[in-house]
Amino acid sequence: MAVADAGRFREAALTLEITQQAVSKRIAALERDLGARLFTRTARGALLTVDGQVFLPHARDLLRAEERAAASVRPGRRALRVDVIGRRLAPADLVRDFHHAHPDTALDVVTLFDADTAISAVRTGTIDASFRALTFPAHRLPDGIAAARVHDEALELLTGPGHALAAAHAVTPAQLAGHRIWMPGNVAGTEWAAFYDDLGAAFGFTIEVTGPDFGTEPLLDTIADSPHLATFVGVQTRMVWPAGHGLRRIPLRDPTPVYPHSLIWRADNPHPALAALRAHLGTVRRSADTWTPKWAR
Amino acid sequence: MAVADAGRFREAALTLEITQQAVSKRIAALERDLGARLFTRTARGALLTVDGQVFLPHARDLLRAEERAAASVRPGRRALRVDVIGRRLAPADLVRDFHHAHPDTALDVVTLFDADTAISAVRTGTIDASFRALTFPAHRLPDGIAAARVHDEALELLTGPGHALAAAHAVTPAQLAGHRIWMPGNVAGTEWAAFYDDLGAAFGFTIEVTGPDFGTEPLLDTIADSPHLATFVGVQTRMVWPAGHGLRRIPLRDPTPVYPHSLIWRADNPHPALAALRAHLGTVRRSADTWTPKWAR
DNA sequence: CTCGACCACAACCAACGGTTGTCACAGGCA
DNA sequence: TGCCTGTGACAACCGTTGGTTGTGGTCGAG
Repeated sequence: MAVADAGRFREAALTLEITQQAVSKRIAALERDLGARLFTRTARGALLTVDGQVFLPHARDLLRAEERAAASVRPGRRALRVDVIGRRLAPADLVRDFHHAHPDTALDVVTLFDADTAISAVRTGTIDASFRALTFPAHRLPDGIAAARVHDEALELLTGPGHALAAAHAVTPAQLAGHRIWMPGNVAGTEWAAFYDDLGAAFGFTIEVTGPDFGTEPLLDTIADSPHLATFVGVQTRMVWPAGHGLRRIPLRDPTPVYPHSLIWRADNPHPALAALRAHLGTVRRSADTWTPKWAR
Repeated sequence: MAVADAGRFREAALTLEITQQAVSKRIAALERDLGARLFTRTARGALLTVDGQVFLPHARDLLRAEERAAASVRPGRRALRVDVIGRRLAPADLVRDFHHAHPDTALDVVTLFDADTAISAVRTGTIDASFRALTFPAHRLPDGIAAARVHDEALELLTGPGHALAAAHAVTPAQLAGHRIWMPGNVAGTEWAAFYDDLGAAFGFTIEVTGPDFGTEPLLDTIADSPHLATFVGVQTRMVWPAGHGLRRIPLRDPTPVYPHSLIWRADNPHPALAALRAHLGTVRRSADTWTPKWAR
């Protein structure tokens, strides 16, 4: 880049604060690695070849990417850090929507272990905001931490083609009494576990959260083959389910269980993108005929 | 990336085919350079910290950018290489439009010296297509080279506020007789020079192409201050002119001089993006009351 | 033809990034 | 409790890399 901008090896060496010979060696090594000549050397400087002209913008991209990467962990950074629970749940879509609406706003997305670590990360400023379900009233949040209910995610039943309820157009939670619902993954001790405990207790079915999370594919395989097991998924427009499993998505009604997502942030965080995110999300409009855990009412 | 994927330094070392100690040193050096801890080391592996989670996608971006950069000059590449004459002329906009319509099609844009080198570059396969004005009939192109007239770029007069024609709403080329038109830049010997030679000769004004090109800013400064000099610019919707110069853009009428841009490509080039580009461009519909050089009629 | 500015080549050397060998520490298990 | 295993870190070592200085070849202008 320096040689292309300066037009001369020697002048580039000045700006890089190394010797002309070192520049020569760098360019030679780069050309050797790429297998392409980047400059035509003349007695009055260096001119980009066609390959050089093609390569130059990519080289600039590379340095820009490096700069962004370093800035992402530098204190005093500007990108908004958001904690999103689960990549296949509604908050991931909310963040994508926000990114689509504000493409110039830099976002860094992370996923923390549970709500407690998320809240303390917000408190210390490690992250700027967190999508979580609050399992206690908002006034019991630490001082200076604010929260707003931003999305109620309706749940659907996901079954295999041989499941007893596979043919149903809709199912009520009461109909699930006695059924086995399988939620794999390490949710023990998190707010998800609290949600499922309440849900199962309210309607008399058992939710099994045992077993490690081997990823989404084995889960789907197991569900597809089993006449007894089913699982819950969020009503998502974006998620593309792998075809070929014969899976059924069955709406839940009377009432529809919804998972209450809140956004949590530090009240004194001045980040402009945080204000934009809150404005973009608004607050949830609660719909009738839904069920939420008692701690969310 | 290897450590994050594997979850263990030792396993990452295997995939990288170096020793665990070398991985340790690399991560330590990276953390030192960034000034941030990326992993929390436990007795059963390494877990990403929040900073690590934030940094990881940027690291992946970086390696992707490197891959793209290297691929851009590798023979057997897939990106379409297009030669565009001048970044402030219509072909640049045509390419931008195409990129907007086909955002997934990788494009590399270069600017060659003149039409002859562009044609020979197309012939040898160094580039895939070139936007140029043909100063000779298309049937005199080398064998296997095809061309299509894709855009006629109407010219406007650009003057300073003190210029004799600054107040005019429109100007005919004949009215420019005796005026001085300044086109800086190294256009001597190129198809632009041929165009301007014909244009000046047809209507009796002189076009000065002397002087090196110091960039667009000094050009605009000079034009803005001079009551005698003017220049031509293409009718561009995209170009944002720096404010504060008081510059006037005056349409040319009766007839409007237009610069005839052609796309030149190798007939046997199978690149799918080339077909898409040709389909996107279509062919020019010539409008009445325009002037083109005699070699373009 | 000569001169000056350009870049390349050679020799040298510090420092970087790998290696081997070893250690401290944590968790599982008898 | 104590051993064993697997984790990452540290130390010593060393070849390669990437810089330096010194010099040479080439091209275009005067």
